[in-house]
Amino acid sequence: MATDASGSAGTAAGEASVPTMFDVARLAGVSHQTVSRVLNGRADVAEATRARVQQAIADLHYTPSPAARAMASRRSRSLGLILAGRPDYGPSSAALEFNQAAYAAGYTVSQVSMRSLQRSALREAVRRLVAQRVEAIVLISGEREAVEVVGSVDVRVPVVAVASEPVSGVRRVAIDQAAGARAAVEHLVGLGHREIRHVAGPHRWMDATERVRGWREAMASHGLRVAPPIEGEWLPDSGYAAGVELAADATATAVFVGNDQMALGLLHALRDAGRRVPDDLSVVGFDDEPEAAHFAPPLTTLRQDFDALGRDTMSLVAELLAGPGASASQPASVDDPAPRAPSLIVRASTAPPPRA
Amino acid sequence: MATDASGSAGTAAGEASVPTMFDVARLAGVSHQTVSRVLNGRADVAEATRARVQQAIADLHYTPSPAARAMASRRSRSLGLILAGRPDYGPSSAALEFNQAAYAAGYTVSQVSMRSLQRSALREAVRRLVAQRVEAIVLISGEREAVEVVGSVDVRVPVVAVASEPVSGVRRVAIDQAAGARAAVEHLVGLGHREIRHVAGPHRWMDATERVRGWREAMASHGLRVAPPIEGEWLPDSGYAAGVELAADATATAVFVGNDQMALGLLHALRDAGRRVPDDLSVVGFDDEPEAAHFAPPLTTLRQDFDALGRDTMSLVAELLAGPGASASQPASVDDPAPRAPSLIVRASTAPPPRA
DNA sequence: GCCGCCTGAACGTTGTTGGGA
DNA sequence: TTCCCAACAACGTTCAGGCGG
Repeated sequence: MATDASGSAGTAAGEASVPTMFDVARLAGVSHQTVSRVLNGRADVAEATRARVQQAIADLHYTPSPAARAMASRRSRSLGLILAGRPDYGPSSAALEFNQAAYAAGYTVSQVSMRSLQRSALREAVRRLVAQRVEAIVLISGEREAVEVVGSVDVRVPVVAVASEPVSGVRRVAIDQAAGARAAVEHLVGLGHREIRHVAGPHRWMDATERVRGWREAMASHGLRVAPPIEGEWLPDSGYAAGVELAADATATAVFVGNDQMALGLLHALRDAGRRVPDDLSVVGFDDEPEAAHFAPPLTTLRQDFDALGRDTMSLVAELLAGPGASASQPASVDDPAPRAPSLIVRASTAPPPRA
Repeated sequence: MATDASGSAGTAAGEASVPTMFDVARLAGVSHQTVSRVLNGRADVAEATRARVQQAIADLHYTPSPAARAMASRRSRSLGLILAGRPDYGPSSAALEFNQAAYAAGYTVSQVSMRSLQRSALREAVRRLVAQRVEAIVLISGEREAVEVVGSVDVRVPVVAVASEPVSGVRRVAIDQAAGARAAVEHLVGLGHREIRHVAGPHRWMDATERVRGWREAMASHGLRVAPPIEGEWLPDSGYAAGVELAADATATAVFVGNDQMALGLLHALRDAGRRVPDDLSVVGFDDEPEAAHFAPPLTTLRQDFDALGRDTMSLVAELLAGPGASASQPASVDDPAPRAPSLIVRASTAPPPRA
C-alpha cells in the first residue's frame, strides 16, 4: 500500500528536515499527487482520503514549499511595495492597511523602503522586485518624480501608485486633494474671510500641487484675490518660517496650510509674534494627524482616510490581477477607483475675521 | 558547440517568457552549469568565458529565478518582519531603517502589519512567515504580550524583537528606557524640582514599565517622594486627561510624561486650566517626534534614535544568520547589542520651580 | 596533474494524462 | 460509466562527479 519507489525524503541523521509531500503521502498511504489535490482543494478526492491526508499534514506539521509551488505554478503569490519618503503618518497608515489587506488576500508583500528619492535607487528597487517575480508593484510616495520613475521602468506586471495626478504607465488610487482644498476655502469664506493665504507643500509633490489648484479654483469662484502661495517642505520648521512671513502681513485674515505639521509650526510662529489664533488669524490644516486635536489652539483641518486608501490600493491590485489573468476574453477594463474626498474637521483654529 | 538536448525553453508562440539559464548558456555557447558558476562568482571559470556569459545575461535581461534558487539551495534569502501596533513615529522609523538595511544586505523582507495585538492573529502571522521559509523573524511591537507570543511559537529560525525587557525565545535589540527616565529626573532635579510626577504609558508596554522603573530609581536616589504614576494610553487624549488631573494637584511642580503625544495633550489641558508651562509646571516628554520642537511651549524631551535601532536589528539578524550557519565550530555565541541611551533635548517646557 | 567545463541528478511542487475500482 | 488515484514530465536552479586539454 505504501508507495515504494517514491518515498525518498528519508529523514537523514542530523537535522529534522522539513517534511515534503512525499512524507505526507507515505503517511496517508496515497500518492504525492493526491496530497497536492487536497492542498489545492480540487474536487475529485474522496472524502475519506481527504481526511486522511489532512490528518497526515497536521501530524507532520507539513507546509508546502512556496518556492517549489512558485516554480511549478509560475505564480509567486507575492506583491512588491515600495515606500519612498519620510515615515509620516499618512504613508505609514496607508502602507499598514495595504499590507493587512494583501495578507488577508493571501499575498506575501515584500517591502522596500527608502527615506529619500533617488532615481537610480528607485529604478534599482523596481528591478529587484521584478527579479523577485512579484505579481504587481505598488508605490507609496507623494513625489511626482518617484511615480514617474517607477512608471517608466519596463516591467511586465501591473504598477499601482498612490498619486493624485495621472502618470503614464501607472494605475492610480488617490484622495481628492483639490476637493479638500476647496472645502477649506469654503469653510473660511463662510466665516467671512476674503484674504485667505495658502502655505503649500513642495510643488514636486502631487498633493501639494493639487491643493494649490483647489485653493485657487475656490478663491476664483468667489472672486477673491489670490496671493502667491508660500512654499514649505511639509515640516514644522518650514511652517514656522511661513508663519513669520505671515505675521508681518497685516491684510491676511486666514491661512490654509498644506499639512498639519506645517500648521503646527505656523501656530508657533504666530504665537511668538503675538498674533492670536483664531482672533487675529484663522488657520486650517490638512491630514488630521492624531496630534492636531491638541494643538494650541486645536486645529481645524481636513481628514484624509489613509486606511481606506490602503485598502483601495489592494482592491485595485486584486482586480488587475484577476482581470487579464482569466484569458483574453476580459479586456482588462478595470477602472481606477474614484478618489475619496477628505472631510472637514472644524475645531478652534478658525473663526470669523476680526472686524476691520 | 551549442548544447543540443538541453535547450528546451523554446520561446513558444504567445508570451515572451522569462529567459532561463539554458537560454543564457545557449547564447554564450556554454553549459547551464557554467552560467551558474558565473552567477555565483565561483573561481574556476576562465575570464573570457565569464565575459561571454555576462554579455549573454545582459543581452537577454536574464535574472535568476528566486524560486528555483531557493529550492535548489534551500535558502530563501528572505526575512519576515511583523509590525504590530499603531503606525507611530518610532516603530515606523525603525521599520523603515530595518528594511533599508535588509535590502542593502541582499535580503528580501516580507512584511506583515497589524494594527492591534491579537494573540491568535499574531501566532498565525508567525506561522505564515515560517511557512514562507523566511530565514529569521523580526518583531517590532512595544507590547510585552506580543513579544511573548511570538517568542513562544516554535519556529526553527532566529527571532529578534525590539524589546526593553528580556523575553524567552527571543533575541533583543533595545533602547535604554530606564536611562532616559533617569535623565529626565536628573534634569528636573537639577533645576530644583522635588515633586516630580510621572504620566506613564500602559503597563503592558515594556517601554512604559522601564520608564517607570527609571523614574522611581532616580527619585529614590535623591530621596524624593514617589507619587503613584498616572497611566495613559500613549495618545494625546489620555495626556489631556492626565493633565486635568495634574492641574488640580497643587503640590506638583514637574511632570515626566511617557511620550510626546501625551505630553501634547497634557500641555493642552494645563493651558485650558490656566496653568502656565514652565512657570507653574515643568514638562518633559519622550521620543522627540518631529512635532515636539513646536509644541506650546517647545517640549523638553528624550530623543530615541529609532534609525539606529532599526539598523542594530538588522545587524543582529545578520550575525545570527552568519554564526550558526558556518558549522558547529562557531558556538553561535552572538550577544545582543548593548541598548543605546536616549539623549536629553532641552527646550522651553522646563524651568526652575516657582518659588513657594 | 590541474584547470576549465560539462553531464547527471536532486530540490518539492503542479499539470497531464491514462488506468483501476 | 463515473470517480478516484498513480505515474511521468516539467519548472529553473545548485551540487557532485567526471573528463577532456
